[in-house]
Amino acid sequence: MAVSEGLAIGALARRTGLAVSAIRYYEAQGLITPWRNAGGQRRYQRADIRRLSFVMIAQQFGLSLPEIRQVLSGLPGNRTPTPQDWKEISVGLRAHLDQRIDTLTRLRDNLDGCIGCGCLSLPKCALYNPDDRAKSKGSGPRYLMGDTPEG
Amino acid sequence: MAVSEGLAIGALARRTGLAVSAIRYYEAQGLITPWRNAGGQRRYQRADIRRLSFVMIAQQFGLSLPEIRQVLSGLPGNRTPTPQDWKEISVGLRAHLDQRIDTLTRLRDNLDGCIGCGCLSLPKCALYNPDDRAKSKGSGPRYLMGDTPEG
DNA sequence: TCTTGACCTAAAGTTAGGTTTAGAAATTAC
DNA sequence: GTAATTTCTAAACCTAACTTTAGGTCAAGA
Repeated sequence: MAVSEGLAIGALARRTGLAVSAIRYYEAQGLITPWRNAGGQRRYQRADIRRLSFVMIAQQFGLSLPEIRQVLSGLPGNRTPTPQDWKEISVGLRAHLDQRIDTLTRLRDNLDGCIGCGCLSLPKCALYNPDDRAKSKGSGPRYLMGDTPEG
Repeated sequence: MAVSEGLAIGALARRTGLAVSAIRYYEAQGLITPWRNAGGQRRYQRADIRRLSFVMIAQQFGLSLPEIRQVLSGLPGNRTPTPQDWKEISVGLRAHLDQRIDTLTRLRDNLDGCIGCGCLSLPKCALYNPDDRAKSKGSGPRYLMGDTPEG
C-alpha cells in the first residue's frame, strides 16, 4: 500500500490510455524500465506516467521509437526528472517539429506554383529534397510528371 | 515501334524512378491500369508517367494509397487527362496539406506553451484532437503527462 | 480457501507499402 | 538462331508498431 510499491501495468495503462501490450512493447524497445515485484510482475514509478505521455507526444510529432529513445536518454538516470529536465529535452522536439512544418510548407508552395501554371511539371519540385522520413531509398534524382531533362 | 505500342514496365520505371515491383504493386492497389500486349506483358500510356508522378507527390503529402486512389478517381476515365484535369484534382491535395500544416502548427504552439510553463502537463493539449492519420484506435480521451481530471 | 481478474512469456498475426525469390515465358540484341 | 535481357506470376519476406493468442502464474476479495 505504500507509495514505494509502485504502479502495476494495468494502472499505468489506465493512467496513460495506452494498451498494456503497448507498454510491454515500449519496454522491449528500451523506452521504459520497470522493476519487478516479488512475484515477477512489473512495477512502475509515478514519473513513468509522464514518461509515456512524452512518448505519445513525440510520436504525434513524427518521431520513431528509436528516435524517442534517443531523446529520452537526455533525461537524468539517477533521479526523477524535474520539470526543467522535461523542458530541456523538449527543445529538440520543437526543432524537429519546426523542420517538418517547414518541409510541408515548401511542398505546399511548390504545388501552388504548379497548380498556377496548370502543367504540374516540377523540375524544381520540393520532392527533390523531400522529408527526412521519406525517400533515400530511390536511385538518384527523379524527373517528375513526365518531364525528363532530355525531353 | 509505333507510339500506340506503349511503354514496357521497365521503361516506365526508368522514367519515374520507381521500382518495377512498386509499379506492379500500385496496379494491384488500383492506382494504375495498363493493358497487355500479345505476349501478356504490361504496356503503359505516356500519360501514366504523369499519373505515377502524381502518386509520388501525394505520398509526400502523407496520403495513403487508398486515399490517392480516391483522388485519382476524379480524373476522366474516357480520355487522357488534360493539365486542367490535373489542376482540378490537385485542389483537394492542397486542402489536405493545409490541414496537416495547421495541425502540426497547433501542436507546436501547444508544446511551446508547455515548455513555457515548464510543467509539460497538457490538459488542453492538441493531442486531444490529434492528426487525422494517428489515433482513433485509443479508447476515449487520454490524460496526458500524469494529470488526471480527478487529480 | 477459492475464485476471479490481472499479469507473465513467447510466438504468431496485423497493416502499410513494398522487395525478393523462383521458375518460366517473352523480347531484344547480335 | 541463339544468347542475354525483360517480363511474367505467386508466394514469401521485410520494417514499424503493435495486438492477439495460448498456456500458465500471481494477487485480491468474499
